[in-house]
Amino acid sequence: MAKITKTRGYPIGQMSRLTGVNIETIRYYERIGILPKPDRTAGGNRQYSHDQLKRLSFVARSRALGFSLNEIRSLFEMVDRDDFSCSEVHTLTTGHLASVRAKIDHLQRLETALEGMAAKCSRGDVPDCPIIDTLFEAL
Amino acid sequence: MAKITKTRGYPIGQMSRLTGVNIETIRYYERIGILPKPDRTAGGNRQYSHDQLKRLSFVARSRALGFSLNEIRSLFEMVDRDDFSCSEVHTLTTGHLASVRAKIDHLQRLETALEGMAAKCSRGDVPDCPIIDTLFEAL
DNA sequence: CCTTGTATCTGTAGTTGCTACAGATCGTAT
DNA sequence: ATACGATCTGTAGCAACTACAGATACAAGG
Repeated sequence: MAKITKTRGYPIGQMSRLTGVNIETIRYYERIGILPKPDRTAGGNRQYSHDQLKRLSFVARSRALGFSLNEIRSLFEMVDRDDFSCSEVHTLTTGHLASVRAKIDHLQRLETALEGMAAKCSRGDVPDCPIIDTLFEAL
Repeated sequence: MAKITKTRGYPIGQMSRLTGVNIETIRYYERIGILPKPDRTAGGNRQYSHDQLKRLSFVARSRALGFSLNEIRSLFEMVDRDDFSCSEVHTLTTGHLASVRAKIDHLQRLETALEGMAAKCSRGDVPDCPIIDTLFEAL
């Protein structure tokens, strides 16, 4: 008879290696409810299932795309409802896209302003700096 | 004889109004040493000089350009040394500019990825979403 | 069985740049 | 004298982690 291979699941270090998520961060995600509490060994070590691995990698991917943890929470809520509609997801995604574009726009303005300041600068050794002057400009 | 107009200086609320910096934030800047401790009235209220007003507005401008508080600290150190060289300031500024550009670059990659995901989405009412699929992609 | 060494555990505090109270006092106009 | 707004201190919260310290757990070798 074949031995029952009671799969022991992944310890946290392996989860970390597989997803690239820091161990402390994985525990953090559990603490704030982004990840469900995993099983424990007799001694108290976490044992993750393959499903939980998929969840963590979902979180990692989403974070890499700039989704906030709250947005990820919403995505999970939709998925877990399991009658979620694609258009809800689309809405959340385009909302996030809009905020990314707003950030780009803001940073590009900063870029222009900084370029202007740096260009005015003679880079000399003298304590008369157009950059500082600009920053100190009268109210 | 003309009355000695002992200039009372600006109370914190006026500093806030003049610079657009929140009162709590002004006190925070003082606490972390970005702004010097102002004089106090007999009763203990802060009284700011015009010089301090200029400093606060310098901070506000710099923050608006995305400089971190530590960068601003460095700028003040240079200015206060009062033999600072313009090229030091230039270096700090272009360093900051580089980090702004890096952020823009990063966000543009996110933008592209998000656009791609959103475009694949049929926006239907069905629970079969290419966005979710992408996020759940196998390791 | 015992030791060694790595992995993991919990709990707490630090990071950045603010913001938001609560409860007390100040300052000024009437 | 009193009312009202402005200010005071001190603490705790936000996002999203990261970094310890000090205590166990677990797996492999002798």
